[in-house]
Amino acid sequence: MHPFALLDQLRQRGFRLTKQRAVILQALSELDGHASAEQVHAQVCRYSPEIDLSTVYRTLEALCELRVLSCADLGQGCAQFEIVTGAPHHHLICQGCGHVILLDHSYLAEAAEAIRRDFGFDPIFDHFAIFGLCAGCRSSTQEST
Amino acid sequence: MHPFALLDQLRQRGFRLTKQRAVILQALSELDGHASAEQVHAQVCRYSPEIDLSTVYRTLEALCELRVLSCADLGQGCAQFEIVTGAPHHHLICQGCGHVILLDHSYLAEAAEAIRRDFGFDPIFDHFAIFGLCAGCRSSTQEST
DNA sequence: TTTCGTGCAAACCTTTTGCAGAGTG
DNA sequence: CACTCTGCAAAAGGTTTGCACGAAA
Repeated sequence: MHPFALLDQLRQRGFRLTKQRAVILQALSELDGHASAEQVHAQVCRYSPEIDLSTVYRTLEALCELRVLSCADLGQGCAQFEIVTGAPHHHLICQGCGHVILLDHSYLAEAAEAIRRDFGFDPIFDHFAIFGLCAGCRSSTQEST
Repeated sequence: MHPFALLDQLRQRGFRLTKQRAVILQALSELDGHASAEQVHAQVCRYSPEIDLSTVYRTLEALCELRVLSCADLGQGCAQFEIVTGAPHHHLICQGCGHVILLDHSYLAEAAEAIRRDFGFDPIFDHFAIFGLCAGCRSSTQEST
């Protein structure tokens, strides 16, 4: 989705259109992937160095509430934000080496359906973090044990 | 598992047995469920008020490495620790009301297997946090929209 | 004009770390 | 005795908040 379309969404939901929000949305669309608040701020500063990190946080929070952004803990000690695309994907995060593998939603679709059916619970499966050990780290762990 | 058995595990893996660790394991077994470091510390202090929070953190970290404990972010801004029982379970966490529903591992077993098969990635599925909206909050959200 | 958003600075809160002394094996 | 662990205190790091000014509707 284009930054402009997102701006429209904001306006329609009663948010004011400010230069800061436009720049932050622009930055998010350019980053095109997960980014921490700090990273978004850095990108924002390329255009408008005066925009404060707290403004970035406040805007990211608002966009998450609107479900324009997803927010996930990918194990890096800070939240990762990403524009919601409608094509959810997930992440396998290796606790050994930190490597991140993208996981197609199809792997979890069935589980999500069962959860919805059995509990009436609607899982937000935009952006899911699954920790574990990748193939490489599994073998090196076995060696050292 | 009994605290004493856990103490044995510690000893066998080269950790020293200290009074503090015994008390912390005792506290964990009494809490019997997720608890934050702060909560563990509070329970610990009933027996030994002199034990420091940093000692609790250091011990919890060690126990997680030994896979005696699981550690999960349940969306409360602090890590939740729990003794690993061998019968993994997961959590559906409602972002509307904060309610937590226990989810049997069977719901995710197939996905875990597929991930293991296709990626060689071994997911740590001890203790999984799935955010979303519970039935109650779904209907109230629809009303307000 | 009213209300919301922003920049700045300071606070917050969980978690981590340096250090000297005490305890374990 | 050697080495690990502990309590204390302070720091770290991401995130949040109070406030007065500025900008949007």
